[in-house]
Amino acid sequence: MDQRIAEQTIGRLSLYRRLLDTLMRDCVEHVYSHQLAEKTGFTSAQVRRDLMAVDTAGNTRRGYDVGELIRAIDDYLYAPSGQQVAVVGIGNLGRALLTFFSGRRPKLSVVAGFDVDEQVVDRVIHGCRVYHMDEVDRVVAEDEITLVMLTVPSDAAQPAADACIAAGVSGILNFAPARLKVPPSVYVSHVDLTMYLEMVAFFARQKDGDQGD
Amino acid sequence: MDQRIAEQTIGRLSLYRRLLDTLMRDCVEHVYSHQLAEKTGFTSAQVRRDLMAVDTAGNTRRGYDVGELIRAIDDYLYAPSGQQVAVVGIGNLGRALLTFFSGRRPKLSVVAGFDVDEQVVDRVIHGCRVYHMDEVDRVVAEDEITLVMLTVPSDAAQPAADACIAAGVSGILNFAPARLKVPPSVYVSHVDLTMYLEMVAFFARQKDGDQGD
DNA sequence: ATTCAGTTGTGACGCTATTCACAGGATAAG
DNA sequence: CTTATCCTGTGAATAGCGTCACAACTGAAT
Ligand SMILES: NC(=O)c1ccc[n+]([C@@H]2O[C@H](COP(=O)([O-])OP(=O)(O)OC[C@H]3O[C@@H](n4cnc5c(N)ncnc54)[C@H](O)[C@@H]3O)[C@@H](O)[C@H]2O)c1
Ligand SMILES: NC(=O)c1ccc[n+]([C@@H]2O[C@H](COP(=O)([O-])OP(=O)(O)OC[C@H]3O[C@@H](n4cnc5c(N)ncnc54)[C@H](O)[C@@H]3O)[C@@H](O)[C@H]2O)c1
Repeated sequence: MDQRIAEQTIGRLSLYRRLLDTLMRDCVEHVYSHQLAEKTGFTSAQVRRDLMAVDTAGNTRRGYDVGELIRAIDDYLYAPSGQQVAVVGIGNLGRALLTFFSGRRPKLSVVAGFDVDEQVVDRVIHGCRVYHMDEVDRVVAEDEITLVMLTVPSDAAQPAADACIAAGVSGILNFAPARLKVPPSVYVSHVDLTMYLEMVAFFARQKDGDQGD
Repeated sequence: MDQRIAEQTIGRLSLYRRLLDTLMRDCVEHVYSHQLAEKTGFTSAQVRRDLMAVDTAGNTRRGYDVGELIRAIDDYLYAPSGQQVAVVGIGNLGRALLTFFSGRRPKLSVVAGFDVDEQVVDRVIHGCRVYHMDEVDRVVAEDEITLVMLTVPSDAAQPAADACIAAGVSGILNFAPARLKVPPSVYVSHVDLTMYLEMVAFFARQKDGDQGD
C-alpha cells in the first residue's frame, strides 16, 4: 500500500495467486517467472515486473519459492483480517454469484444477501441469509461488510448503492448498466457483460474477415 | 472494419450505443460529446476520438444527430444480419446469462444453450432450447451460431471450447477460470469475476487508508 | 576454484491510449 | 453582413504500461 500501483497489476497478482494454490497443492516448491507466464498467458518480464510490487525475492537460480510467494502476495493483496462481501439484488445473477462466492476464500467471503422482494428475503442460499434492504445498516455493521456486488435492476442501482455506502460499504462491484455517482472514498468497478459480449462479437467478426490473427 | 482500432474503443462505442437508445426513446434529436461524456464518465475528447472511428459527422453547432449516430455505430459495430449466440454450461451462471440475453438485441441474440447434464438438456429456458453437447455441430450450423458464452466448470472449459470451435464458433466469452488455447482465427475474451472482486477489495481498502480520492 | 547455464531485478525504451489545445466551422443574434 | 459563441475534428503532447535487454547473481558441474 506504499507506492503507485498499476490497476492491472492487481488483477494479474490475483491470477498468479490462484495459480500458486494449484502449484502448492501439487507440492511444487519453486517456480520461475517464465512458468507463471506460460500458465497465465503473459510474458515473463511482465510477471517479474508485477512481483516487484510485493515483498518477495526470487532466487536467481531456483526462481521463486512458492510458499514464500503466496505469503508475499497475500500480505500485499488482502486485509489481514479479511473482508466481508454482500450481494445486493438476489435475482438470477445475484443468486449465481451468492452461490459461487459464499465461503469460498477465507480472506474474501460473501456472507449475506439483500433484496426487497418478500419471495427471497429471509431465505438462506448456500449458507447465506438474504436480508431485506431495510436491514442493510444493521447487517453491514454487525458482519463488518465492506464490499458489495450490486445486481439489482439499473433503476434501483443508484439508490441501492447509496444505501450501502451510508451503511459503511467502501467498494462496489456493479453489474447493472448504470454509472454510479459515489463519494471519492468509495471505489466502484463496473462489470458490463453486454459490453463484453459486443466486444467479442466485433473482434470475432473481424478475425473471420481477416482470415485469422 | 478498415484500420486498426483500440480494443477499448469498441467497448465504449457499445456503451454510447446503449445510451443513445435511451436518448432516442426520450425524443432527443441532438447530443454533444460533452453530454455523452457526462453520462458515461469519460471525457468529451475521448468521446470525439472514439466517434472518429465510425462514419459520422457531428455538426459543430448542434453536436451529433442521435438517429444518424445510432446508424453509424450500428454499421460499424454489428454484422448486417446479426450474430447468433449460445450459452455453453447451463449452471447457475449460464442460466442467468441465458435468461438475460435471450431475445434481447436483434443484432446479437442468444438462441440456444448446451449442457451435458440430462437434468437440463431439452429444457426450454426463457425461449431457448437447451441441447446436449453432442448436438453442438448440428445446432451451431443450423442456427448459424458464431459466438458462445462459456460457463462450464474450469476442467471442462478447454474441451468444450474445442468442440464449439470445431463446430464453427469464432468468438468465445469465457467465464471459467482457465486460459483457453485456441487457433488464431478465434477470438477469446476472459471475464474473471473473482479477479474483479479482488481488485475492488484491494482498491476499496486502499481508499479507506488514503482517506478518499 | 572455476566455469557455465540460466535466472532475477530493473533502467531504458517504445508503444498505445488518452488528454490537451486550438484551428476551423455552424448558428443565432444583432 | 458581422460578430459572438460554442461546438467538432485532430495534430501534438503526455501519461501509463508493457517489453527489452543486460548486469548481477546462484548453484551445479567439473
Ligand atoms: N443476468 C444476467 O446475466 C445479467 C447480464 C448483464 C447485466 N445484468 C444486470 O444485472 C442486474 C441484475 O440482473 P438479473 O438478471 O439478476 O435481474 P433480476 O431481475 O433477476 O434480479 C434483480 C433482483 O434485484 C431485486 N431488487 C430490485 N430492486 C431492488 C432494490 N432496490 N434493492 C435490492 N434489491 C432489489 C429484485 O427483487 C430481484 O431479485 C441488472 O441490472 C441487469 O441489467 C444481468
Ligand atoms: N456462478 C458464478 O457466479 C461464477 C463466478 C465466477 C466464475 N464462475 C465460473 O463459471 C463457470 C460456471 O459456474 P456455475 O456457478 O454456473 O457452475 P455450475 O456448476 O452451476 O454450472 C456448470 C454447468 O456446466 C455443465 N457442464 C459440465 N461439464 C460440461 C461440458 N463438458 N459441456 C457442457 N456443459 C458442461 C454442468 O452440467 C453445469 O450445468 C465455472 O467455471 C465457474 O468457475 C462462476
